[in-house]
Amino acid sequence: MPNNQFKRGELYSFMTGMASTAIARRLQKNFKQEGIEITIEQWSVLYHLWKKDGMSQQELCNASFRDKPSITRLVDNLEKLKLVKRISSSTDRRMNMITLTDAAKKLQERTMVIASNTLNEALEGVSGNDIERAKSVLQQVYDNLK
Amino acid sequence: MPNNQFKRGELYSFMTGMASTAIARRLQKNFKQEGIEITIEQWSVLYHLWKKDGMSQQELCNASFRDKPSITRLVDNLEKLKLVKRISSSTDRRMNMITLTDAAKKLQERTMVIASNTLNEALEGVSGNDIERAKSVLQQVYDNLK
DNA sequence: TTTAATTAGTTGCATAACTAACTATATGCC
DNA sequence: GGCATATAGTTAGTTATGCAACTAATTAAA
Repeated sequence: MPNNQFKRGELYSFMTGMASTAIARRLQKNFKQEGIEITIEQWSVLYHLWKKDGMSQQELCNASFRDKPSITRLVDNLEKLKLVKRISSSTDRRMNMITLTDAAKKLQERTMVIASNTLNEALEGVSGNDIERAKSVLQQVYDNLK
Repeated sequence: MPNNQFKRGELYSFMTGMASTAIARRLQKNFKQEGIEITIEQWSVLYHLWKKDGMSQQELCNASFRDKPSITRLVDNLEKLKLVKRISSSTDRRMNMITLTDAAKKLQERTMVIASNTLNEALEGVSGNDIERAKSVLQQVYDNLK
């Protein structure tokens, strides 16, 4: 039944997009409510830097699944906000090490709490088992296409 | 274990975004390879019109989970491409009925085949049962946040 | 060693998103 | 009828994405 097969997949792709859009919008809204004036895209870059400060832009591309121009401009804007600094590498002058400022470090705790609460809102009523299975499906989709 | 709870959710939100981005990119790439020069966002609007021609812009907002300005510009661009026309309603002059042109109707068959193939690529190796369960999780997330 | 190929990052252009403010039409209420 | 309110759609400004073309620095090869 190829037609029915498609209908399942079709709905799946729309649902994936709508769920991720819904999560993003809610997270942005919750940031704003707490007086945090950064975009979720900027936050996602900071998120990777909190895990490993001083990543190169290329490393940020890989970690955040974005292309180089996107990272260039996100880093531009984060620099304007005085949340990161570009420090050019001494061993390879093509590379920038992106480093967090103190202001950015102070954001970590507050924003992680907001993100945690937002995800609890999103996953309300979903069992841990179902979350795990959904995650592995999403991972498989990503692996199939990346 | 609230920390562990968060880690699951955290990964989940990233995976949702990455999977939906990956699907979108692949679909766009496959369109281009077949010589179809529309964006996936434009395609998604056409998709709803193929199901019900003559929707108002507000109806398109609801169906495609976008806000009004987004639909205004998508319809602008689709009109430039001569794929839709705005026809103002005779009963309510605030409303536009968005109607498909013949060129748009011709795109339906080809693009649906490409979309179907793309989703088969995306869901390769995922069982029908897992797709259903993942879909219901995504639906729940959407319902929780919309 | 000097030329070719690769890698890191930037810039330009088009499209799309969100927010807020706006116009125009329609509806409800007194 | 006339005023307040709600609804449909548009416009403006900022941010972000994708793609292609570009510069500068590094590495590999002839």
